[in-house]
Parts: sequence; structure tokens; C-alpha cells
Amino acid sequence: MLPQQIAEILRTKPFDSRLFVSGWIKTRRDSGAVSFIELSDGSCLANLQVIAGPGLGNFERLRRDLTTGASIRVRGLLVPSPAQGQEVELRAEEIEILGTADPESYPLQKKRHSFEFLRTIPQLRPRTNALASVARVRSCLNYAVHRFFCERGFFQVHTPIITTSDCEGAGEMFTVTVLAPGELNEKEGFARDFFGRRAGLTVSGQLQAEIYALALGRVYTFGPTFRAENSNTSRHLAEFWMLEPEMAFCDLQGDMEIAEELIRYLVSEVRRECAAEIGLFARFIDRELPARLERIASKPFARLSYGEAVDRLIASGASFEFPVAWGMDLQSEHERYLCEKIIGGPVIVSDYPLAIKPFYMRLNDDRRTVAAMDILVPGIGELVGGSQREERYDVLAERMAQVGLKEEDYGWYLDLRRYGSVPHAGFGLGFERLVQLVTGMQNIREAIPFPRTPGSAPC
RNA sequence: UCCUGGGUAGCUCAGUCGGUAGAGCAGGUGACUGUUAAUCACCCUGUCGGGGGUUCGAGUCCCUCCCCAGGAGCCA
Repeated sequence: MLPQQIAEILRTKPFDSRLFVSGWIKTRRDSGAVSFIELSDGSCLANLQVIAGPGLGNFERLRRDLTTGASIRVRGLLVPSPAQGQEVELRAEEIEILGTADPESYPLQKKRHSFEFLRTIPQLRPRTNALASVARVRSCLNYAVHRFFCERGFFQVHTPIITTSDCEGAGEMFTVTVLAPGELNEKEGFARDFFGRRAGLTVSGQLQAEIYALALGRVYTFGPTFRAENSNTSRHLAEFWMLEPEMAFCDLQGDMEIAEELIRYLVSEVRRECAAEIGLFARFIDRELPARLERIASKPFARLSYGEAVDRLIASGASFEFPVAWGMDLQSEHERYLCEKIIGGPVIVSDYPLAIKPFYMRLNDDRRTVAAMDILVPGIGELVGGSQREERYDVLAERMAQVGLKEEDYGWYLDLRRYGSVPHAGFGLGFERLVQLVTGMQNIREAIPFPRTPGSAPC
């Protein structure tokens, strides 16, 4: 049977009962012969204060090993705490050392560490309050995602991790091969490889999700995604999780509605379930966080067309490193200025110029814009990118030809438009960016348990 | 990949005009009947990222390589 968790003990406060608690020592304070142990089992942010005194057998010898990082199992009596700072405490009657942690070498100290340093010790990083809190928030978000879609009649589809279709415009693919390094250069190359052609790790599940949306109606795919870009920024990872809903019988308006509803739902759920963690982030990471989350949960997102966004940016008179003009993609500085300065909250920008967006986005009647939408949020930039998909066979075929996609490679994608085509739409949401949004973490590497970036995959 | 800033004790950093390295925290020892980043006293800790150069002398100046962060591009 699993031991009782500290989260439950602190919630139910079963005073005067004898409990067994297991966890790791966060810190210990001594006052005379009495030791105060802050014990965490990871189940919640709060520690349980354990009182250890000379009443314990061989206490002085035991106390040598009760150091930060050590794991222990305690039997004790739960009592109201006579001191400020905590409601309850566990008066230890027996302490068993499960695993010691040599204080001379244990890297985590009773002080704040830089996130950069913590990244060098991935094996101990989640034992810090901050990273453990991020992990709990991430898990909470994960469950909330599935709840949201399940309640709305969506089915989850497991799209492939290994794929032979390179989702146009989505970045460089990692190659998956069984060939020896020398064989890769040979003439037949991938023809002799495992799949008989070049395969790679998925850069997006969208195209396959479309297949299932045009069979099950409402689907979503949620899993790891890989980009072999040599990009070293606080917003990019080589391996990240992407949530991609795809809805049949849905246009761009419906797409924007479901995306906004999703984000506001997820933020509300985290506020409800992870209040302690958000309090920690507000104290140590970002003071503005609670106010920002409150706004997201309670107020509708602003909506602008790309054209309006460009006009507003020009009208603002702000000076940018890159000029703003219709037809150019919005730069990071433009996106940030738009949602942080002009709007002051999340903003949905729609109907981008045809030339700067991928082939599968639906051509608008003006024939120079497509039914695309991005959701920009303060501090992060692009959180969501989506569109209504081009469902008209002729229009799609023409665009594919324009960008040089061969029909023999993407015939299956065109088939969806040849047989029972319907209007449909979807979007991609970067899960780590969402985690950043709700935790205030400035670097995306703190939003995932094991960040993979160029030159770094330590375990 | 480009631009900028960094790399000094276990961690976070200071280090003046080029003169042989220092603070806080952590750790160790001791004091203290209830602490809350406990407190107080004492003690320990260095391949100054690697290599080369200038110099009587380099953490400091020059060259080069490596690594990291922030920003940009690309995107989620």
C-alpha cells in the first residue's frame, strides 16, 4: 500500500493520530536538543514540519544523517503546532533513514539557485520548490486538456512520431534511420533504409489529425514534436509538446472560439488547483503573474485582423528595429508591442497575407489573405497558431504546385478534398509556452522536465 | 546561424591603474528547550573555462578555441 501523502495530511489534519510519512528533508533547524525538519514528499509545495528530539533512540547519531536531501520514513503523532508558520506538525517517535545525502557534496543548498545551475543537474532539479511546482502545474494542465476536449465530444488521436511527410514550413526534421553513418552517403541512400524512404521525427501531427477529423469530426493530438532547428532562445526547444485540435465542419471563427475557450479554461483550472504553486511563482518569479492570469480567465481576448494590427502598430508611432508594413511578417518586437503595449493582454490576430503562410491555409475571398489566426500573449508571444484549412481541391492543388509539393507525395492529403471534403479548421498550441504563461517562467527550458536544445541532451 | 554579455571557492558574485585572490551563502566545529532563509562564534574551501602571446610580473591586456546566457531569425 502506498504511504499517506503530505498533501492529504495537511488538507485533512487528522490530529492526535499516529502517522507514517516518507519524504526528503528540505532543511533542518536546531534549537538546543530539538530539531525541526522540513519534510517534503513532493505531493504539494508545503512541507510537513517534523519535530525530532532526544526522546528518539540514538538521537545524536541519527541527527548526523538528518541533512538536506536525505530521505526518511517517520512514525509520529500529528499535533497542532504551537508556533507560527504552520498549522500542524508531526512529533516524531521513530525516524528511519532511507537514504543519506552527504552535505559536503549534495548540490542543493538551503538557498536559491540559478535556473541555469539547476539545468546542469537534471537528476536533482525537480527536488527544488520551483521546478517541482512547475512539474505539478504541468501535470494539472495535462489532465485539464483531456478533460476539456472529452467534455466537448473530441477524440484523442495518437498521430505518428515517426513520419515520412515533412509538414511544409514547420522547420527541419530529425532523420530516423538504421543506416550506419557511412551508408547514408551512398547513392541509393534511404531506399535501403528501414522504411524504404527518408523518415523523420514528426514536426507536427496536423496533417494526420486532419485525416481523423474528416472521419471522427472532432479530434485532437497531443504529444512530443521535434524540430532540428539550430535555434537557441528562451522560447524554443528541439523536443516539445504540442496540442493540435482539428475540427470538421468548423471555420476560422469557430477555431478562434475554441482556442480562446481552451486557454481560458486551462488558466482557470490551474488557478483553482495550483493556488499554492502560483503563490510561489508570484513571490519569486513574477509579481504580475496573478493579475495576468486573472485577466486571462475573466476577460475576452481582443481580436484584430492582420491589416488592423499593422495599422495600429504604424499609428502607435513606436520606433521598431524592423519596419511595419502590410505584407511583411510581424516580428517578435511587433507582436510584443501589440499585445503588451497596445492591447495589454492576449490578442488574436487573423487573416494574414497569403505569401507568409503555409499552403494548407484557406484562401480568403480577397485572394491575398488566408484564414489564419495566431494568439499572442504578453511575455511569450505566439502561443497558438491555427487556420481554417483549404478544403477546395482545385485551390489546394494549385497552391501545392506553387510551393513545389509533388502530388505523388501528398496525394493522400489531396484525397481528403476529393472524397467528401468539408470545411475544417484547427490549431497548434505549444504546451511549454502555456506552462510558461501560467508559471511566469522566463525560459522555456524550465517548462519541461528534460529540455532538449542544440548541444544539450544530458540524460 | 548572427549580435551582445558572460565563464573567479560547492552556489551567487566582487576583484580598482597589470603586482601573486575575497565577500555572502553553503559546508565543518561549538553555543542555544520551539525553530521558520533560525541566531551567534570560530574554521575549511581556488586548474581565475582551455591553449597561446605581450610583460620582470596577467584573473586583469592581445589572439584563438570551447561552453553558457540574453536578444534576433525560424516557429509552437
